[in-house]
Amino acid sequence: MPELPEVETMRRGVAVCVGRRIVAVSKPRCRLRPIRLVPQVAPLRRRLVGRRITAVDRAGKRVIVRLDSDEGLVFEPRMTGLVLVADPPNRQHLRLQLTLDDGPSPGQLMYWDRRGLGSVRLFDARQLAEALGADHLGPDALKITASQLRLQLASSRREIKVALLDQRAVAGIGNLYAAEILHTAGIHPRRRCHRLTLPDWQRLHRALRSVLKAAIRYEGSTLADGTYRNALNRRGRYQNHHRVYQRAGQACGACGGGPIERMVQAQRATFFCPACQPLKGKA
DNA sequence: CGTTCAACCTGGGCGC
DNA sequence: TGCGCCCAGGTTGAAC
Repeated sequence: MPELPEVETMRRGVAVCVGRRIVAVSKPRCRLRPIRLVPQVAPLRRRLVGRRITAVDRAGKRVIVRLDSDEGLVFEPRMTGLVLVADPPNRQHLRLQLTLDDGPSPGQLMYWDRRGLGSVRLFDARQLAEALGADHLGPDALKITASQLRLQLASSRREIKVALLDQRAVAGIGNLYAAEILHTAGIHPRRRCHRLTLPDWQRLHRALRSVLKAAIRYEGSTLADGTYRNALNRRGRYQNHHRVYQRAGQACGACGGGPIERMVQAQRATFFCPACQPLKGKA
């Protein structure tokens, strides 16, 4: 479930690799068939070995490792992917391993993915511009302004929870943080975008920033399955601050009432407090 | 335009 | 102890 806070935390951890040179590339024992979304190692090795890492960026939920060849290694963790510079949770699902030249530790850059839904791709400059362009990725959730957010979404008739997950509208928000953001903003997940008022958009924008920034401060959310880890294989701590996510039936910490409800939108679980997030009328 | 569903996968939790 | 089932939720693409 890595979303913006988790991916940003990984990016910061991986940034220690900037300036190092790639000296070896391996695709360690992947159980079963070759993993579809991790490229074959031979062509990758040809293009990577000898290259120096110039920057580590983030685009929405992807980590971009930039090289002195103007190419970029794009890690898209999707559900269970991790970009690591320390030992992964196990060797079994280690998909790709880059060895870096001498220097301060760490000397490895690894991609681990339990379910294997994620991907690693090596793009040239043109492909990078295409993949990160506005056709595929909207403004980053941490950079978008309130008026930009409204401009991107206000003409849509979709439910606001569903629209917040659209990466072309705003990049970085996933199922967990959409629920937390809407609760903080006091907006019911089923309200339609085109019916939201100017104050609604302003509260939504403030909530979006405050929730994502707090989640980054606590290095993301590691849920009960324990999958998500930062680049050093350590757990996040923001799960201790969730207000609604996976808290159905519990009292709402904000209003003392609730109880928090669970429903399904676009085939994913949505959690909300019916008292804090009224469907009609004003909060 | 919006909505629904299937597909890609593994593993934890549950009922029996 | 174990089998079968559901669930987790990011993204794409097809169907309605």
